[in-house]
Amino acid sequence: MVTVKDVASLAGVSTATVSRVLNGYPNVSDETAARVTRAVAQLGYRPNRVARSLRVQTSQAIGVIIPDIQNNFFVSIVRGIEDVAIAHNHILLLCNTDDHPAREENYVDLLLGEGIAGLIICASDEKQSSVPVRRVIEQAVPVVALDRALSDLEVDTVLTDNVAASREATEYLIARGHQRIGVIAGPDYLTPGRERRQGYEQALAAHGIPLDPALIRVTDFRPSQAREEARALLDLPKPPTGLLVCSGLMTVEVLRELKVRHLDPMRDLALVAFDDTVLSRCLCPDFPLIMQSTYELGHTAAELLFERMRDTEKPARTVRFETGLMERSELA
Amino acid sequence: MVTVKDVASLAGVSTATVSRVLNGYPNVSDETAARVTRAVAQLGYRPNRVARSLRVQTSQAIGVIIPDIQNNFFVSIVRGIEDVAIAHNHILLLCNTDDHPAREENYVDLLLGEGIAGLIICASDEKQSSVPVRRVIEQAVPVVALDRALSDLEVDTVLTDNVAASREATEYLIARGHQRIGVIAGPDYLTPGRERRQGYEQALAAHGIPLDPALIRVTDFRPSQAREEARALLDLPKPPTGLLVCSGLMTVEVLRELKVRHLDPMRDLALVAFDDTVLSRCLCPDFPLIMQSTYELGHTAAELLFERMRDTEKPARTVRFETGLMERSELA
DNA sequence: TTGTAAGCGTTATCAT
DNA sequence: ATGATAACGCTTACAA
Repeated sequence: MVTVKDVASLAGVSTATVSRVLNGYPNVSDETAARVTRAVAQLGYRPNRVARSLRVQTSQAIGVIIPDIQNNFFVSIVRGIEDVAIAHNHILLLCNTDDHPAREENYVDLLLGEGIAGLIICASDEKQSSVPVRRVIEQAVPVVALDRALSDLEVDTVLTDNVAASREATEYLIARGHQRIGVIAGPDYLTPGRERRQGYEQALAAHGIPLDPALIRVTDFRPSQAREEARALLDLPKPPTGLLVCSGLMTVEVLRELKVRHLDPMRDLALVAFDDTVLSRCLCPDFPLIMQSTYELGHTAAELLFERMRDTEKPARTVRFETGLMERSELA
Repeated sequence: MVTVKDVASLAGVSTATVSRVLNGYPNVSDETAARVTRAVAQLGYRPNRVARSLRVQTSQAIGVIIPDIQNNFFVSIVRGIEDVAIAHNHILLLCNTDDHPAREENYVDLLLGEGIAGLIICASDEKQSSVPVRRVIEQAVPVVALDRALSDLEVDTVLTDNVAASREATEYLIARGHQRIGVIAGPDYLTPGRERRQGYEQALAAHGIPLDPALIRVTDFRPSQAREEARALLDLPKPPTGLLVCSGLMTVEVLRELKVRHLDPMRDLALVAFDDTVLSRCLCPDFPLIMQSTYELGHTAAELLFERMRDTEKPARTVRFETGLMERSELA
């Protein structure tokens, strides 16, 4: 293995000078800099990032924690993060939690041990996740909460404007004459779960439609549960005429249940749903979908993170991304 | 930050003893071991993996290089790798190359700098990728080639049995009376590209069907190119009556082209294709697909890697995974 | 502008 | 069974 020492010898300078050249310090004469650069090339020197990390007490890796690597929503986010990271010569430590707080906590500790320069986390539980993340903050490692906020923590946060999205979707249904509108929402302990239900409720309230608890179904975002709630709603004595489904994976199950019952997602039950997934678009090409800017969510989160690394002081920011309602697909 | 030193002080022992306890060395008295364990818990000590990595000259991270993080095929592989890695207390450095050898080479150097314990790579080019990977091997870092072999390199390799899969698929068409069978294959510089074309050719030869160069279309696996080749095949004076498409993403484009021309992928042109992707299943639910064991590919690659870390000596192995032909879907 | 040397937190060698 | 100490490769005061 080639080290700074070898480069220093060949260039006839000290290791300190080599380091200065490598890290672009200004106070090096052009002539020595050139000699060092030549030696680096000649030896094929590659810096040992581990040694550097130990010395400066932070690595050039950023931790990324997501609940589901198989879910395209999060993968697209990761793609956005990666582009920013690589531009800063940083690398991604990717952690998949399956929404298990325990697995998440384990990963946080591993990442801390790796001396990550920063953490981007799509938390599995606003409150529970705060516990390990607080340890990260105590180590002065910058954190960005992504898609899901963290309770009682002063961190930069990147979210979708869930309330507005949900309100808009609900009003879309109201404008088409629906009064009995159901919602399959996510859990209260996750930002998108809670806020999307709020948006739904706000829309009804704004139009003087009373809330009917039987129409509000709270799940933990798991598809199987969505299926059950869809059944329950459809089996109601007076089933809803409109339905808002609050995540892409859940939407697929709802569409399946409708198919089994030979119900059309537009005529028999006016459906509006979050997220553009291939499968839901396939099952029904033309119902309105709430589009999130997934790549941009990741990209922005990463940019906030790198800004934060430069300046620890400024107050934490929250960025909200607007959504769009897309009525038709162009699948085929 | 809590260090071994702090633990040592509290337990009234030396750092050496703490390290011994932490790493499960046998020659420590039960009594001192207990004291150390208590001190660790009391202080909430977490080992600094960076310092450890520098000292032992290898980290507990494994590098994973894939061409396309948005492609479910590779994501499923990563999932398989992750489960094995976490079971060994290792973490994943995930690198997405977009099939650019330059980007890949850059990542390899970064990973080397991180002192990875091993590398699993789905190469962007059998020959070109060998160049940076050879540097990895020279550093005595174990490598597993996954889905795509590496030229002139003695490394453990995990592949799909592409030739058999392709032969089987082609024979499926022959058995149904087709004589003019087209193939949209991948590039020769990638194992699945080359081998799948070979399987196709073997099947034709075995049945005395002469090769028609006009029916053999070699792409670089990009969907847009697949679309063009599909058009060219369909526009032939005597178009094929059967078609083998050698990747999931390409299949989607072929199906789209068929749709535009109002051709049925089963009646008008007997289609067989690699990979079960949601979208292709949506566009046509019932044509035969060649199924690969993606999760198992990743899982096995990771297991080979960890075995290799334990034993550098034994000869490199190549594992081939069989495929299955699935004729119907259960999407809805 | 450049060099010397300390030290980051571990592990492992060599004593005891 | 345990302790003292060197070393891993780098960066950064501090000195010159």
